[in-house]
Amino acid sequence: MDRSGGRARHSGDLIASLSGRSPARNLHSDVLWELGLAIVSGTYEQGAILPSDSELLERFGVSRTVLREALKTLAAKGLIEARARIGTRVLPRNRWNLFDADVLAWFFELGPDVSFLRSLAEVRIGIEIEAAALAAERCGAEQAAELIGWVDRMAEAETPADFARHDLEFHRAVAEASGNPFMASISALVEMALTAAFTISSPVSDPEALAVTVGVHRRIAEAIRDGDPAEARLAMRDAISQGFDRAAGRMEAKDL
Amino acid sequence: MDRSGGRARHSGDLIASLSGRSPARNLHSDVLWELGLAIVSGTYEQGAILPSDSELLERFGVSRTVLREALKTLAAKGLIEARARIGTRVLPRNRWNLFDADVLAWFFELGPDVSFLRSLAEVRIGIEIEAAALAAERCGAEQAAELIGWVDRMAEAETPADFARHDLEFHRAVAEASGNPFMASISALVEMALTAAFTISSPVSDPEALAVTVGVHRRIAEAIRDGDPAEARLAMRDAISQGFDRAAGRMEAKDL
DNA sequence: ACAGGCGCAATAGTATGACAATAACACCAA
DNA sequence: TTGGTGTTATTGTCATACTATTGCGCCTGT
Repeated sequence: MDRSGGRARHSGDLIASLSGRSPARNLHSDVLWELGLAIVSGTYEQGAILPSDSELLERFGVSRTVLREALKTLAAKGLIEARARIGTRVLPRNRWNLFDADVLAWFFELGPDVSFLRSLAEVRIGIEIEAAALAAERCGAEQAAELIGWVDRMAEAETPADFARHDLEFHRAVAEASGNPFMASISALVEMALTAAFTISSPVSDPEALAVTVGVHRRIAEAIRDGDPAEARLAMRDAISQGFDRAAGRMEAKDL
Repeated sequence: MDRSGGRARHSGDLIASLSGRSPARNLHSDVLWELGLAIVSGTYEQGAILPSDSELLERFGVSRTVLREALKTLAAKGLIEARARIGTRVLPRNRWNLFDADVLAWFFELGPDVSFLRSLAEVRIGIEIEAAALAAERCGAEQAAELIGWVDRMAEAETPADFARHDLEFHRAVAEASGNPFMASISALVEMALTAAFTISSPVSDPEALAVTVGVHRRIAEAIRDGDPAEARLAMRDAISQGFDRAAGRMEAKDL
């Protein structure tokens, strides 16, 4: 029961540090991440039965309390379902809550492939285009000014991390300006996508790419300020697909 | 400690029954729903500290295990965060996972107002429009045929519940045909919206409204079959906003 | 009077072992 | 074959004790 060793922080910390969130590091969270990763990675496939309580207890060397709380957390995210006499079953993927920050993080731990990033970009396009259009119709002058402010800070960012942070704040502000609480709820998703883009290739290092990225974001902010939903939609679509293209291009280049 | 009385099933069962899901009814789930509702309804507002473990224990008359598992579940959905010496704090709304089936259900328990339904319709438009467009570009003949099949079944539905069920299956099939796992993940959200629409006013009772609803769904299916993303987008937007308009109109009429 | 460290105490986290409820499966009887 | 019935493995619940964390106040030293 060596509990002192092997407590290395999981590599999702890069993501956590970007968002400023510091997830409490306790036993429960260790077990949660290990099981969550195992499920998402397919070690236990959909419909399969997890090892029973007693077996997992032995494997992790924790108390039943800790194990069960970890399992409850996984159940809350839609990954598993426990039934008496049957065991704990891994639910089909379409029941998983992919908009959950942890679940997304586990996907990223496996090394996000291009198709996953594409899916991410597609949902973002769907939601954020609509958010931008709504913001253009509804938001006030002060919110519009805030948007411009974040774009300015993006332009002046000196490190890739700063750039990503301001980029994220911009998208969060757009979601908030839309006045729709659901839009704000996907910030975890945006965060992942931006973290991936920032990890793979940040435009900060390339002045030309930086100008393009800042430019398209400025288009969004100005369209919203001017109350032009159609232009806001177009610009937002460009911003997201451009970011995806850069990351995807870089990934494929690396593979060859 | 009267645990035998008052175990009436929560009214979210209507929703559960539509989806065929039968949530395990246990103590943990009772506590979860009561606390979840209290938080969503604002009994405990954002940033507030929940009563301490011992106080809640007394209130619910359950064991610490049950209470803590319920709290862990709420934490997993982003509603609360526990910190030693501080207590358990209700997180700000933008940290809540609004795409979670339970959280949505709690919102509905409070009697969904028009603005909530509007927000729901807006996200649906964002995501499902994109899903329809992707389906038009990617899906095969057999999937297209399945879509048509669901439309046919909608047209022949005899009860409002059947109609809603087939409607839901149609939207699920579109999401699946998009090939994007995130699209399928919002079925809980679609389910809520359709349940609301079906509860408030089903087109089944009105032959003319039925024809319109079926017609617009057929437009979606055919556009996807014909590989026409632009038309699929338009039709999907019509379908969702039309459903919202009918429900909203009915609600306002009832209020007067 | 003020700054800084240091310990108290309140709260959540963890451990353990026992018992209750559930339900798939095998068995038995009609 | 069928239908009910008991067995048993698995999760669900309980009670209690102990540990770890950390905000807050005290207390000391300057």
